[in-house]
Amino acid sequence: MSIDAGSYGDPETRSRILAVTWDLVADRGSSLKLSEVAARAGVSRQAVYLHFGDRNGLLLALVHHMDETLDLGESLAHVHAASTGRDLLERAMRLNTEFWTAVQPVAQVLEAAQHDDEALGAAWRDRMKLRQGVFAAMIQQLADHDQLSAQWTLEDASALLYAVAHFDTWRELTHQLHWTDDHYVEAMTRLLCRSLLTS
Amino acid sequence: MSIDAGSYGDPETRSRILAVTWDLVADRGSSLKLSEVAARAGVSRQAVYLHFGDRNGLLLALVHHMDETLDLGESLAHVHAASTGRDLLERAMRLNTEFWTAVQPVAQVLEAAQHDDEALGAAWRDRMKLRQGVFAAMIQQLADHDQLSAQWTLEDASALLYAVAHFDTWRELTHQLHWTDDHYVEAMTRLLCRSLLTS
DNA sequence: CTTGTGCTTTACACTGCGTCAAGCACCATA
DNA sequence: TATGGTGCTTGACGCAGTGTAAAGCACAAG
Repeated sequence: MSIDAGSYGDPETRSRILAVTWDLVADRGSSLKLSEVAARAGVSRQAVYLHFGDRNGLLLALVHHMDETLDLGESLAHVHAASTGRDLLERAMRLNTEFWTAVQPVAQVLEAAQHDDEALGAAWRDRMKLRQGVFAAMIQQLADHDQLSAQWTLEDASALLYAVAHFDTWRELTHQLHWTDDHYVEAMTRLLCRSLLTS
Repeated sequence: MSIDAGSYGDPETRSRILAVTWDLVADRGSSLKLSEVAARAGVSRQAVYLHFGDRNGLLLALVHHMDETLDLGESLAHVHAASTGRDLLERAMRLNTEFWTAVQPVAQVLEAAQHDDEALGAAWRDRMKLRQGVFAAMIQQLADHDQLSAQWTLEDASALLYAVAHFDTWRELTHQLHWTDDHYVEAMTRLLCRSLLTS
């Protein structure tokens, strides 16, 4: 069903199941089994169905659970408190690498699941819309301080920043090419400064 | 099994199955059913097993099939024939958008399947290694003509170019934000020129 | 007219998903 | 101390999709 977004049962049990799901998605990927989730959470398989309806309901709840768990408000405030354009971009890339470290395994599963379940796809795209907004605000901040190169419109600059900071770029550099997080932050910051900021 | 990389049966049937698989992966994603592949290819479900061993064997064969079908040699020659650094990058981004248009749906499924099947993951990473080599050659060409900014090492520049040109960036811009291919090429070229080339 | 190849047909075991119904433990409250 | 509700368990079942096995059929080559 997965219409049942309302919560059932003990919230403690619920969030324990979600935490276990997060872990399991991280190292099993899309081949996540509900029986395994239940076993690791120390509940019966049916408890999972009682709480989340079905497999996609569980993943959908996981998206919301990540929102609450991560709570990016404070981190974003720190990014926006940057004084220079370079500092802003560097802080953004630093937060970006932390964000994807936590979220990337789930992101990959969700993007793959968009074909099957419309609600799941919509939930994920919503989160990404928020992300776009965050990056758009950064570009606006740069423009307000006359640090955005005149070559770019606000729209193009924020779209590019959003897209280039997406998880594939991060994953290829840090996981496939074995860059450190610092190396990622430094190189991306340089790339973005040179292309987006006034020289 | 999927050890059976050797070909079985009529090559025409084989490539017909692969073509159908490619199509189906493109619009069904990872929820591809072998019975559907068989039906669309006009063969029995068992014929698919005879040819490819199992589901992952089919996907593995698809990777090789894409290599042969795409045949990027000529396109790459055209990219490298560019006279200026800007032209080189623009031609690369133009080819990039064509490449991902064809390959992206399969890429997404394969990246998700890496968890399940080691051979599949290895095959895909091999292809991406080739891609890295291609971009490294471009950076080398820029360096040879003194057009690469001194701010970058060859390694960092080619890794960044590779990663930024990866499919997520392309997909977010063209599919989620509805950029045209031309817009993608133009914006990415500008971004890369400003950050990689000598000013 | 035999043999091998390429494929079909039917059948079956297995796994994971989703559902159902009964029941149990542990509260509250009357 | 009985009553009812909540949160979960237990065991069973139907279903879909994967993968395997065995028999058979059409057709071509010797």
